[in-house]
Amino acid sequence: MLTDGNLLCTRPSAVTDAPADPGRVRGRRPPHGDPVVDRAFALLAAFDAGHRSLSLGELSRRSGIPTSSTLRLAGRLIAWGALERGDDGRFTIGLRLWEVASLAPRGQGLKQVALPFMGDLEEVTRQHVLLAVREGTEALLVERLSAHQAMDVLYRVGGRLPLHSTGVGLVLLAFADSEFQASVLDQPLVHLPERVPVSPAALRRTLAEVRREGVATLRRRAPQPLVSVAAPIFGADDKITAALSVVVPLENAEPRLLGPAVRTAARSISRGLGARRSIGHNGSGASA
Amino acid sequence: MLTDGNLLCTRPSAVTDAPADPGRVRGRRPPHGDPVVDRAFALLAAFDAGHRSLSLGELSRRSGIPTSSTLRLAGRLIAWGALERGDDGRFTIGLRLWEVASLAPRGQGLKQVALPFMGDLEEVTRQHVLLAVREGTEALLVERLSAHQAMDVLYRVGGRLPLHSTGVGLVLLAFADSEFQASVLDQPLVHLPERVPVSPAALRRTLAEVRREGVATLRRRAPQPLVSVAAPIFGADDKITAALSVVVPLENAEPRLLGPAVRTAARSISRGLGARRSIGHNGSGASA
DNA sequence: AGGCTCTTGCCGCTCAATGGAAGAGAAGGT
DNA sequence: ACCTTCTCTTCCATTGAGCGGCAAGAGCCT
Repeated sequence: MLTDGNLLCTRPSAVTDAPADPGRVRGRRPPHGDPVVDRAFALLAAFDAGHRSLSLGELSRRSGIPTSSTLRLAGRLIAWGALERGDDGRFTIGLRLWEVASLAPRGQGLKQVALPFMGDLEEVTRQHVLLAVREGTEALLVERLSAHQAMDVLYRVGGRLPLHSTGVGLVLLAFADSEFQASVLDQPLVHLPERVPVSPAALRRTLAEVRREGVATLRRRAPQPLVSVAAPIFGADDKITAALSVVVPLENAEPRLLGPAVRTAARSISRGLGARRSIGHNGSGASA
Repeated sequence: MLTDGNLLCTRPSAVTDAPADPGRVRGRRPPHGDPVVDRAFALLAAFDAGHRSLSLGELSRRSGIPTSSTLRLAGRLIAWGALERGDDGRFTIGLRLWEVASLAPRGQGLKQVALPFMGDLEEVTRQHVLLAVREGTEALLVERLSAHQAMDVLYRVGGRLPLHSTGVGLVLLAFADSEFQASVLDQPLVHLPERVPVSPAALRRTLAEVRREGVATLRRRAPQPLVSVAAPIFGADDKITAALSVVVPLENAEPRLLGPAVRTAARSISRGLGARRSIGHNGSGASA
């Protein structure tokens, strides 16, 4: 995709039979890849956690859009406020975009309800408290509270986590509709730090247990030994909306005690979102 | 702007001399207001705090784009993830947009550095802690921590605050470059709840004091009696980047004690952002 | 059943968007 | 001082992507 443009573009040599062409080929509109709007958003998608500011060239290369078009589009985005440009000419994501994006019900809206209860959990556990939702086949970290004396930071707000090897991920997967579960289980999965393959049968058993207990407890040795205890949050439609989790170092962990705390907080948040049924153990959808 | 489209559009009667036109006028492309990209973002801008979910009709009306075009554009935004559509057909801001927007240096990036120090302030004061940046002629609330026992919530994360009648606003204004200050002071300003006009001279004196002390202390009686104590945060370029504030109820407030706490926290955040000079009293820019 | 609003698909007409070329500017090497 | 290389910006002839009125379908309240 990205290189198609170059391949299709007219090379200076031998495109037409005419050996010297005084009438320019300028203005020939090559078949472009995407409609305008998609291109505009391709510019936004060129940014990621490792590239929060990009020069024009970088932006053009990473989005696969010719420089001149990139400049023109970026100009529009800047005029609106979706992008900002520093004195050094580098582009960053604009605050205006952050402003409208903060209206996302599954982002800021969810966070607004959850934050006080997350604060409670943080005060009690003095470690990390995570709030994540499912986005595609991954979990997306919506908020993270971390006490000072907490262990090293693991994930970034706005970052993605695998579904099958994190506490929040397991919860989101366990209570998802069975159709989606099947599609995830069909694909080969590995635990990332060590690249250990995941047995679908074992994962299926784990998910059943998560549904039965209403909590997911996940232990990990690498990179740091830790325990994650996670519980589901249900929305007004009584379907799973998010997952709440506490992450503590393995040594001084008492998962038996953390479970009820996390489940209670998750229940309170569910109630705050308008959930009525299935706040207890029995997950909606996904039987057995 | 919004109605121009209608006015310019061909009315069924008497557009051409031909009295009855069997060949349809369909497909006539009227002169539209805005380029595609701007329209796409106009759709996003149609959402606000009071309208987090919109039907197609509402979206069309609020953005001033004809229904069919709205549907087509919204379809693209949904395909990318900038919008989401519920089972009821209503549109909301999409999580994918929230994800990229969380890369905004002045949003999530700033918050990431500030949050731990804000947590400290919250634990000490047990009230509201605000973090805001300047966006245009207003302040934008980037983060808010509120203890449980805190007074009623005032502002919404992602919401806007006036510069001249809030603690964070005064700080952002006081340390802004003098050119911008002048442009704000030139316009008539009022304190909003009571609509009391603001005297430019008094405001100028206040700003000078804020610069001298390195803190803004603002008392308000309505809607609730409260005190806001705010301090500036400087970035790597040693210019003002954000403002930090504690908001406490007026009765049990001790502003003299809060000042140093807020200033210390703000300084720590400045250092975390890479500021070297002007962490102390003397603001950059804006002399006298 | 009739009227109303909201949503969706259709389609021929244009003009907004296009990307290469060339100019401007900065940085670095010989 | 001169050339090379790189990035950024402006310009413009071409054309297909985007345009919106229309009408049919789907609910929903009289």
